[in-house]
Amino acid sequence: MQTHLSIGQAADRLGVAASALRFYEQRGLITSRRTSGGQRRYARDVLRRVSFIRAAQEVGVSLDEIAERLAVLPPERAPTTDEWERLAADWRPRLDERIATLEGIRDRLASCIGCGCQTLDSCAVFNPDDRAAAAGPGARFLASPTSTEGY
Amino acid sequence: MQTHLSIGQAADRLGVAASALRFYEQRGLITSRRTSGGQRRYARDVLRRVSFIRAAQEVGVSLDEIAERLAVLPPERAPTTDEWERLAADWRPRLDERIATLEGIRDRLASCIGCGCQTLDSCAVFNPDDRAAAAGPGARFLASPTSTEGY
DNA sequence: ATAGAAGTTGAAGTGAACTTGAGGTCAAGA
DNA sequence: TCTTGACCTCAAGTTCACTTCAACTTCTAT
Repeated sequence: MQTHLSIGQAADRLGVAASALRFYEQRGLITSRRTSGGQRRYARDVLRRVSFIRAAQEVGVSLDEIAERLAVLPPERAPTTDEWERLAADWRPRLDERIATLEGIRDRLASCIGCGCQTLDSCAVFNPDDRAAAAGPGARFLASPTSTEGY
Repeated sequence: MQTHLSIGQAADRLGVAASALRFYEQRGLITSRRTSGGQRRYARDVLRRVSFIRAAQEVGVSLDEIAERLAVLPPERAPTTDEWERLAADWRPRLDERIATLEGIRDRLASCIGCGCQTLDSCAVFNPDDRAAAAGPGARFLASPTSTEGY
């Protein structure tokens, strides 16, 4: 059984394009050895790294940030479980936050549909917490005390 | 109290840039009336539309798709609650799916940290369902039966 | 009446994450 | 050995969602 993977093999296994792997390498997210002829050969380690990268991306972490964190991993030795754990833990709050935001939208959506929302100005669906909070002191969208039936 | 909002007022309330509102209008996501001098004046309706747009974006819907769905709303009359509900319902599955994906990542992360993951090739954290499923018949990443301690 | 803040347009620029293309090289099986 | 599919590099192109710019014009408060 082979210890190393060609770019095509790695791409197939990971379900990503070979060009993406080259791009990740260029960005310093992954590394490879080369054959005498110059072709890339990946240690199996790369499968984990790329999977980790994609998971982090799902959570909303940018490649720059991922690269920054992955940089703390030992360059030559394959990372230990501990090291992976630490990395994963780093984005846990982000992940939780993201889930909370989406659940917020879902819940508000449900409650809105349930309640009929005669006065949608006060409907939370249309006033996501984050945006209202970021907008400064006082809720922006909710600020209007006017009746808005029909809107 | 004013019935219409200038672009700056709308932008302030929504917490988005005025340029974004112009962009949305150009893309057909929102509409405006004009003053005799050519300045935009928004019906309060726009607040709801933009909030809806941002919520949909959070769920991962592209502006093109949002525009497509918003196009079913009556052009001149402000949408009814029913109409908003239908729109919201459309993306409910997407929202649920997105939440499920992130919860999957979170759970697998937790279980991985808990279990120690000696053989990370079989660790679900690094084998998100969607990707493995999309990759064709049989799990890709999990396919390897080899021992990979240290990776 | 006037100053200055806010608004207008169309075109070009930005950044993120890749993909595509051209022109050429490598590697593995028959 | 030969063929052919996989791989190489580097630069340029793509999509998405906006933002920025320049050169005005309009609105509003005093």
